[in-house]
Amino acid sequence: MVLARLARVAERALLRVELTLPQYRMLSVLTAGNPSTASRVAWMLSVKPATVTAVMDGLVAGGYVRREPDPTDRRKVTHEVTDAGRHLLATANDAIRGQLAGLASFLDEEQAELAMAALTLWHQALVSARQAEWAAREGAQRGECR
Amino acid sequence: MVLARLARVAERALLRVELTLPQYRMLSVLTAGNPSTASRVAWMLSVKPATVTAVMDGLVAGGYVRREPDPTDRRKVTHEVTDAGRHLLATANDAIRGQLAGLASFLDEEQAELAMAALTLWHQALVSARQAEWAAREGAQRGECR
DNA sequence: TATTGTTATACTCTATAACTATA
DNA sequence: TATAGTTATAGAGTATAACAATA
Repeated sequence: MVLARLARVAERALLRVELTLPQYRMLSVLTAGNPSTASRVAWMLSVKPATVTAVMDGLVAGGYVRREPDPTDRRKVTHEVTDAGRHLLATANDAIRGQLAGLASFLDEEQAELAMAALTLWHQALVSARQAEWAAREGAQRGECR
Repeated sequence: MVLARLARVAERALLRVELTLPQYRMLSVLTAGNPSTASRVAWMLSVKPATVTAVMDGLVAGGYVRREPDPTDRRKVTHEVTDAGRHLLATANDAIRGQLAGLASFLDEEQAELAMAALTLWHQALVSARQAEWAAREGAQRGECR
């Protein structure tokens, strides 16, 4: 499984910026759709709401995310990335790109570029699709993971 | 992080065959280099020997891997995939491929093929490189992860 | 009643450190 | 002494179930 292998490489790169891979993913999702409820984050990551609480605790403690009650619906909680969080994410992205580029050197140059481009495209397609689904099901039942 | 996203999709596909992602990876590494010592598995997966013991316990208990002392050096333990293990791995591979193909449908057909091909190539390049390194350092110090 | 999110609990993966057995 | 592997322990992510607060 290349995917797991490469994800593990990314995870190791993140160690240097004191972020776990799940924390990084949560920060990314938040940054791409700021602010977010816990439900949206859970849906975007295919994770249960309880997991969001657990992982987000670390980001909040580190000062990377601000957690505040939603004034319009007081059951909800909005999560917002702080400046420190945005800065950390940028650093993390650089670290990951660097490591991945190093591994891509096992391919010839043309193949490496194709692979990186394909992954980027795929990423964008998946995120858009997931966001569209979320938007389409406003008010759907909670915690559903597909 | 597309990689983590796709790896998670694979993980969910594996649930149906009662395998965790780390177990699946271990089974793959074993099948590709059968039999293996614990050290080799640890090296191939960038994981510590203690982790190999822990994860392998499950595979042995399930009857997917046979664990036997090495007669030539009784400190070593050889791990060998059983027929059941090989069969399970084949099923798991099918499940993963199916899920991934479903996700690739968010790309246009040409892009999807490029992406899958790029991943396959990358996989082969990484595995070969890793195996070559392992062969090159017979007798190197244990548990080293790079 | 239904939904949002948290807390409590348990399981897996992972690392580190200490240990046993073998070389 | 050094190496192979296990056991013990701890920390993080994850899910399920039970719960509180709000709608």
